[in-house]
Amino acid sequence: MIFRVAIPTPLYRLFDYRPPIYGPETAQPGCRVRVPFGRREVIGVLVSLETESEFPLSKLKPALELLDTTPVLTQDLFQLTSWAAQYYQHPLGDALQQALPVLLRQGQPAHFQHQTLWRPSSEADLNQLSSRAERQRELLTLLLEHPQGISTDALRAEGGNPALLNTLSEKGLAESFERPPALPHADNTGHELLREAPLPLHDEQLQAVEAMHRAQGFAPMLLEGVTGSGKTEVYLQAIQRCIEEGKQALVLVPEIGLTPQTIARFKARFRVPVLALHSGLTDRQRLDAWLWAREGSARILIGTRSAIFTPLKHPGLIIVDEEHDGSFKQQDGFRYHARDLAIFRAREHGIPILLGSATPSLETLQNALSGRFRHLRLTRRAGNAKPPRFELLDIRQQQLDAGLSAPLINRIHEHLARGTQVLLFLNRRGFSPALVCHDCGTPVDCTRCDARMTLHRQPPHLHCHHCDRQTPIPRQCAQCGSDQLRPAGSGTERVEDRLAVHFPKTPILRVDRDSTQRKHALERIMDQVHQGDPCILVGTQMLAKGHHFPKVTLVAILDADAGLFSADFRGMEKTAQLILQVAGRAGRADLPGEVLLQTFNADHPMLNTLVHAGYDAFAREELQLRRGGYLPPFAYHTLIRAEATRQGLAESFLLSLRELAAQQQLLPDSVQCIGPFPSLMEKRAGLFRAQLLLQAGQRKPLHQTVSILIGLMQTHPEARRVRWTLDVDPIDSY
DNA sequence: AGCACGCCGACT
DNA sequence: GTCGGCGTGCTC
Repeated sequence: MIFRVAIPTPLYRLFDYRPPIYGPETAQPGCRVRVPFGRREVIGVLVSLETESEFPLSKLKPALELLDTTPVLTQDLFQLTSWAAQYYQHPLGDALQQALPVLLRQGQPAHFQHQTLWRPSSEADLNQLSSRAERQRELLTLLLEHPQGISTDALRAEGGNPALLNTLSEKGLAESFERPPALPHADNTGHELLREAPLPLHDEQLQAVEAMHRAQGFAPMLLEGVTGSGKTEVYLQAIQRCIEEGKQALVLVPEIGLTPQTIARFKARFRVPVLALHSGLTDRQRLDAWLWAREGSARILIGTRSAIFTPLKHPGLIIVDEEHDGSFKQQDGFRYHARDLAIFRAREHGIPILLGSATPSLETLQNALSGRFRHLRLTRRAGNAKPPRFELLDIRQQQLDAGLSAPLINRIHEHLARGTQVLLFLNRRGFSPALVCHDCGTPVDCTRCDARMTLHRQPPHLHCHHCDRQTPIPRQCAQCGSDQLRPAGSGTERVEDRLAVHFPKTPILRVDRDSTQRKHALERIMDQVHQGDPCILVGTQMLAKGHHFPKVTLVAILDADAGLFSADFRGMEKTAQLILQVAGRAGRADLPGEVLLQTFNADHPMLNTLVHAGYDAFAREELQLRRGGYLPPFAYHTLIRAEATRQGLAESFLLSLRELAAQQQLLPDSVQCIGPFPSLMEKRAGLFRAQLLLQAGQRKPLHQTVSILIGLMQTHPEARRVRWTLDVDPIDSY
């Protein structure tokens, strides 16, 4: 018997071992093994049991220990991960590793950590204690209040002295016992599954919920619903049916979407255990959640990207909320897309999957339009809420004050005077995106990136947003020595400053990464907004997601042109999604909302389609352009990126790769090779970057070609000086 | 990726 | 004389 093991290493192969001395008969694929690897010991995952090896048998090392008697990667997760490793052309060992919770990667047993609790023994009686043993008496009294058991920490918190527990125990009055941790939010007080009644549905919601309930087996569906149309209620009622059938639901949300409000909404509806896999959990809490999901006791799991690897005993439904969100794609290492893995997983389990968005990705929309996905729509807002009115504010010929035009300032006055709130969106934090010499025009650049340093005033410093380098503000221009360095352009800090001048009596609340760094800062701002008094919110995309502002009646996008002429072919799609996401914050209650877009391109056709005809019309036009340009979703992309410490190295490496492949006739006609080109920002964090794009109409030849190129790169002598990475289905091309 | 081996420059 | 720079090679 030979163990074939996937090792967490960037190598595209598996390693064979002789079985460990102890317990090899229980070995199954998906179990972890501790093995010697080079001069160290690592945790690998058993992939298969073989009878022979291509490696000389005499040189095989024995595995040291089988860590699991049942697979930690159940068959479905093992399949999902190996498929993903193949699809994204990532080494299997590393992919499998990433599919496991941190503690399991480190070799910890896949068990709950039992906690020690104390309870009174059956003979416990206060009268058996001498009246002088006052501290013991207090402690026993506490224990008697917790007959089901209490931890030493909890005892201490209630004023007991845990040091005396042993004394009580010796007297036979108290005893300790071990218990697995209690599943949070487990409420067994009734047989009802629901804590609160479902909301009444409007007809479109009803159709969507019924479609979900009728679904048999694998059924991918796009739920396209404008902001405020009640997508979440559709999720909740789809989950309800899944829970009633005794199954589990997995809900994936974007990184910023996993707010306490979202979690609270699920917990408020269901009496079954709801677990949120958020970034605040400790490794131990994550493992516990993973175990509860695996044993089937956690019924609803809400998590971000990596939650797609959560084991489920009774999978019933997968929901991907805001499916267009870029945070579902991992941006380094194992570059998987959780939405696409979710679709694979749903097919594997034979269960429905619901992809929800107000602004679906063109990939998903095309799948819906072509009939591969069922297309469910919610076109109306729930209740009386009216859709906001859009207006393009032409700012050619206008004087701008820190990015604010006079008509906009007037409009802000009008809304504040009505006693409502205003939201200004600017996707640029800091005071000013550049500091420029007024005499010679030279900007202050980052020394490690091809980028301007951003000026911050709170506190005063320069900050590169690409590599995080921070420097004091120089007094003189490095080029000409002039002391006339001035901020050019405006970020949220500067807008906040100017607003304070224009609206001295109105609270200005800035929401960006800098203003919300301190703990609870965001909470405090949100509390103030929800008080409902007039105020002006200024912020970056932090404002666009997850939060609802019922009293905001004016949303202004200060720079609607940002991203309009992006070099990335997805720029327009991303801009549209962001604009609508921000716009969705306005007028949610019975107050009519207004969305103002400041632009130098008021005639821009796509911008007009978007704001006057809506996202669907925009998306159809954009899809036509993509079809004509032979771009995704009508073609498939794989990007090979390279970076090196010296300029030109990355590009010449990729060029030689391309030439080598061409020479050996390894590039079929069905695969186009575009580039190599230096990256849009060639230098970043001190590294010079370049990329080679491979494009094809079919996945298969593209995949095969990339596999071959990986082989070439691995043996390429120049690869010593160059770091290369692969991105299958990249979502941004810089 | 780690980790060790190995062969050349500035230090106690 | 050694410490340590990073080029090279290997991991069952």
